[in-house]
Amino acid sequence: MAKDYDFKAVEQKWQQYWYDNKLFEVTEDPNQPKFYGLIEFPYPSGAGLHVGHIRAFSSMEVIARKKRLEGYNVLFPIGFDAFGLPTENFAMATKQHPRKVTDANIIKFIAQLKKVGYSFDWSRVIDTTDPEYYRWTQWIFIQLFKRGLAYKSNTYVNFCPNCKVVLANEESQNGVCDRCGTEVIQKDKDVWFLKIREYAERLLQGLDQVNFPDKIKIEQQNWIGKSTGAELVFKVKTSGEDYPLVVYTTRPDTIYGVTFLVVSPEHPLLEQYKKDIVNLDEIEAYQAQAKTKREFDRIHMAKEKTGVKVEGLVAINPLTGTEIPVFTADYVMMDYGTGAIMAVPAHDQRDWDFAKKFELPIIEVIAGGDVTQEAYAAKDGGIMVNSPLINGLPVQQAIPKIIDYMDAHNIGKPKTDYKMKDWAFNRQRYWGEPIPIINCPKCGQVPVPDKDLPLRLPDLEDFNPTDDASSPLSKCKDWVRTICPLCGGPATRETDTMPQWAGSSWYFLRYMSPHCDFAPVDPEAYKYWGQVDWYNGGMEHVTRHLIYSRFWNLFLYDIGVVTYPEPYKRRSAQGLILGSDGEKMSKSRGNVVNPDDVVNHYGADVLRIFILFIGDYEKPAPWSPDGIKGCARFTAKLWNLQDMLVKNCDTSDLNLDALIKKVGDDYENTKFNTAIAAIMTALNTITARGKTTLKEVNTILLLLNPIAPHITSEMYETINKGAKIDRGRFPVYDPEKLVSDTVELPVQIMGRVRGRVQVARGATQDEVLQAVDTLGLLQNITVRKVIYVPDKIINLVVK
RNA sequence: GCCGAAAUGGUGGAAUGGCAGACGCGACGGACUCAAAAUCCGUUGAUGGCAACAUCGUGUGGGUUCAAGUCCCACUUUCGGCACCA
Repeated sequence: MAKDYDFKAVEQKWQQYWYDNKLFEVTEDPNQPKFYGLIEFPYPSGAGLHVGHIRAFSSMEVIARKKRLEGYNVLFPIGFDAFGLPTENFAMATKQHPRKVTDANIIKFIAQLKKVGYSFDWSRVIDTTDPEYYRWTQWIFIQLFKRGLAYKSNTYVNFCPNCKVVLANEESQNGVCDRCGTEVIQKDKDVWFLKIREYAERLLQGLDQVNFPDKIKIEQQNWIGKSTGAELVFKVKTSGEDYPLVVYTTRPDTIYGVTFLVVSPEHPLLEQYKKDIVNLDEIEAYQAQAKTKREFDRIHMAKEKTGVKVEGLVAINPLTGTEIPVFTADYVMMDYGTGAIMAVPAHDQRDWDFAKKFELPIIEVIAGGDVTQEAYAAKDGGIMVNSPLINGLPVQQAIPKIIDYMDAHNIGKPKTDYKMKDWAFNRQRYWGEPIPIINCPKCGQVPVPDKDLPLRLPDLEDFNPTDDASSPLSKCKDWVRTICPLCGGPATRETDTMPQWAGSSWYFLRYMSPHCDFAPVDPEAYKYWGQVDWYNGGMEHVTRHLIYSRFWNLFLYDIGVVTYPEPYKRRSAQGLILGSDGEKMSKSRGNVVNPDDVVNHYGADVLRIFILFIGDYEKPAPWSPDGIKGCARFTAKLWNLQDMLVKNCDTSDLNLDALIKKVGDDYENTKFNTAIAAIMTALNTITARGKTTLKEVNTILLLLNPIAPHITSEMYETINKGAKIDRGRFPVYDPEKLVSDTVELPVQIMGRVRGRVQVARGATQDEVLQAVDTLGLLQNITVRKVIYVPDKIINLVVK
């Protein structure tokens, strides 16, 4: 009898063996096929590892171990995305330096990860806050700057009055700060932007080249938000020359239905022709009101339209020559399209609402709706009316025809637009990469020369944010004062830092050569590792990190640093792990499960098995304290196989080849739950039989090894006289043996199962019918029709 | 409002259009035990029946099909994402 399974001793033994012998450390080897598996590197918060991390990392862990057993040279790295607000806030609260906090947290994370037995290459750990790392983050920024893709501009930004920091749109969704939940206000500020819009089309097209789930592609497509339409020019009559007011529309076919124009309150027309505006006081009051209105309100007060007629300015419909009034209203946004629209109340609900409120005419130009009741969009199937050039045409034909006409007559041209905005790329915080730009009164913005990189964060005593929304770095006068690298004159440093998304936008490249000191990535290493073969992470990063990093990679492709335009070949996403109450895990709900407790109580293998067994990997799943017991029983049962070994026994009740195929395929398709279930079933079969062979046990150990490496390594060593599992091979199945010679065929009568027959695989219909006859089901019944699906089912349709 | 995902026993969840409920948990019964825990064996969708078996059953209502959890149409609810995007 084998001793009871002592998971503590066994897990410690194997972790020591793996890590001391550096078994997961890899180097480029052209003679071996490579596999690069990537997980989203964690933010090393003070709370430590979360069971959500375990679920997120376990898929690639299984794949990485499986690929090694299949003979691949596997790069499976880990690192830390360590810049950011939580650390800085924690550091301020506890009066420590963020550097100290970060280092302590990273040490804690590494210890926790090792206790779970992850097969990371520990020689490649990266930390985005390490100057040797952010040196290259800064270098990439400078390359963007040199090519005009980083620019400073004065705009309204989302500002969190609590965190005292400018937020990206992505960080202030629903008008509240992502971090602290405080309502965001609009603030006028100079900010750095990256021109991600210039890459919008290529980021969209690139999705065709990659293996991402449709759900992710659709989210990215929606985020990029491509729309096609036209820009049309309406002449606005002024005291001087006519002002060409450009509007953007996706529905140029409705041009005959335009009854007014609306410009955004920030539109330059209002500033430029102040003197022509009769009701300037009213307009300026409205502008002031719109400015203070938070974006949140503009969205949620959507129902009630507000606006002011611009008295003194009149526009001309370029097609009909009709004079139409101009309004300003905050339902038109300055940062989408041209900040001006042609309003077609009959066929756009927002314009309809506005027209009703201001008693403006509504002209129907597409038949089919009742435009006195509501707007009728009629994208498909509507027929144009009241539109001389396109009357009688369906909308889909009217659009190209009218664009052609307008193009030919110089009043409009086709235009594509994107919802995605440029990426606001700075924060007024201490714990981030300093933006490596020097402001020189003579030379303007000058990048820090390469030889001076990294531009280190100065060691500040007081890194609290300032109340006026400028960076804490501005308080460090000695650091700010510098000389211009171009003219040698006095100059000042940029004091803002980069957003947290910066470091994570290229880390997958750094892993390939983490210590390279002459480039972000060593071309030789890149040549071998190339694209990430498989990247797993959370759905919450699909529209931010995943787009940003695709953008940076594409840029690096353009400047010749990398050779693949798309960084990730395949992407998968784990579902959220919920508390046992079915709610999102959070401290305030008190439903957080600490993986350390599970490891201490049940062992790492049980934790790893359970987190993957819990349900469909891609869907959210609640943690179950009871469910984990079943996985502990499973490992105990597995351990007992050692006592059932015999030289020879009848194993015909278990098709090992089918099991190998099932488990292997399931791993590749992230169906870990059904893979484990299949192994459990096999184990139940063997346990019921009471005897097993070395071949069976070895197969099961190798199949399960990627999920539960400790217990399987130990058993494998014991039963194979000291042989190590890591030099084994993932089992291969014989396709010939996947199916048995006979099948049990359900016999249906009128779609209901009434019996079953044993027949040879591939039996003919007549053979099956003969077998069915012996069941005696067909007395007093006339068979009208037979549906026979070989090896599946036979269904008899009777009178 | 728009886009996406989902709804299956007491419960977490399985099912290329072909035997619904694999696997796990829980519950019930039994074995072992002085007893309990642990472990092992058995039962476990509902209803009727001593039983073989029958009928019903995958959110709701229709439909396609020899056959529907799966496909189509119309809804309901839940969860994600986007949102005055012209």
